[in-house]
Amino acid sequence: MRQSRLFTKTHKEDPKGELSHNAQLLVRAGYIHKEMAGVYTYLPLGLRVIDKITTIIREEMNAIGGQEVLMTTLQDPASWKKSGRWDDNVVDIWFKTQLKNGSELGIANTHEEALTALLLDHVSSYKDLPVYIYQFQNKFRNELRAKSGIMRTREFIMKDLYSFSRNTEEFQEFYEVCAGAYHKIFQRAGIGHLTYRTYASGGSFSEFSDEFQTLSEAGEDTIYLDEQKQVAVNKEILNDDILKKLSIDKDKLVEKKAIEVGNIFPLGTKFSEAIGLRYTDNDGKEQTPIMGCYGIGLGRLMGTIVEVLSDGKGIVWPESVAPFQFHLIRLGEAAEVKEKCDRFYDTCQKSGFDILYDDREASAGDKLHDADLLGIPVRLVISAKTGEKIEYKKRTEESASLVDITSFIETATKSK
RNA sequence: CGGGGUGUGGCCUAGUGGCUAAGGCGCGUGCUUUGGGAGCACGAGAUCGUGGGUUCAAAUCCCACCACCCCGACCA
Repeated sequence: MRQSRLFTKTHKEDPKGELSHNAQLLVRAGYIHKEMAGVYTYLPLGLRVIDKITTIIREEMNAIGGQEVLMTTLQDPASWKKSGRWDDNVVDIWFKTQLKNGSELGIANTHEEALTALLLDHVSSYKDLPVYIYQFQNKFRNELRAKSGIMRTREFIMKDLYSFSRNTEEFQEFYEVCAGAYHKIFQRAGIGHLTYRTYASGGSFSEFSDEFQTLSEAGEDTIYLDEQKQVAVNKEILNDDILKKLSIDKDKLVEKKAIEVGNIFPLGTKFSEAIGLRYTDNDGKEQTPIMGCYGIGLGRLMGTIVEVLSDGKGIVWPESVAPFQFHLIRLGEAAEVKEKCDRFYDTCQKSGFDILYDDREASAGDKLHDADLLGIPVRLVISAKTGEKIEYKKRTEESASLVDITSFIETATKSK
């Protein structure tokens, strides 16, 4: 894409009233736009990142047998009344609205009720189970206080998967498989080395849930980490009984701030029972499926990547989620430089490279600063100085090198 | 929801009762410039968050409301 046609602009100054590092960088670089507190629009660059993240998650969810759906945002109160979660005193982050005729309608904050109810039409025998159903869908939560930029928002896209298993063993097996998939997702997203599976509160459903916590000073959570054992416990549940149960030595724990980038949750039969989802087993007896839910907030994951990988100059995207793989910078307005650069860009386009071309008539300093701010993994410069070659520089490295154009094209084609 | 803070051209800010609301960034035109946020000249761009009040006079003081940020509580 030609950067001169990109409608978003970069900003030199941090936006006022936005102290969180992730949102400062993402707003300045033109990835997101703030609509109001806790509500952000994804701009073309940001949407590209969200799409890359979505693809990674989708691939990993499909790999463990997930089936994708897209459920509705508008929710029938009936199922929620069955589970007891329609009450504002039980779930205090509801957005609710009404039909013209005055009947109530919920705006989805999660989908356990709706999906379980949906399965009444499709699950009736042990042969129909297990099923693993997921979606990428907007959630609405009327948080008392939005904060931390795109980390805690009132509207956000979440990948939520729900598992329906025939028994506890089958559930437990999938639960661990999904935990493995989560590790892969965070690894692929470039934050695996900082992300720990963490024991957390199971709420009213079970003793524990598991959070995936990425170490960062920007995190809202405090976790205690045993680096040797690679075990972590959320501060919320830390006490002597739990340490004993998990056979963790208190002295080996270090306190860390962390961002919850994912959460997996045993649900037992709470929702299947409430909604009345049952199946007939091998012996002709009625049984209730065991459920689990598995969530990842896409915006929060994007924000976390920015938060933990950026440097003083700007964002540093891992290749896997970068909006573009290459950022071609033209320095100088001389006709021959322009022509050479345009020709190179055309070749890249034809080769199917994912490339952003800074063809703007701006000063060298402007362009180089913007390249650092945008954080695309590889910077390619063509100028009067580069002759018949191009300058190649990784965003993560300080030094650049001149490379032969033909061999660049060949290498880039191979690694595609 | 409790406490604290902030609202001034598109963006970031200065202005704390008194002349035509100032500067930087960005934007437009022209000329010069092009390897780390270039220079000169000219120009466009403001319901000073909203409503009310005090005053000869309000961006500035008072009241209410709204929005945003931070801390806390909350986060099934």
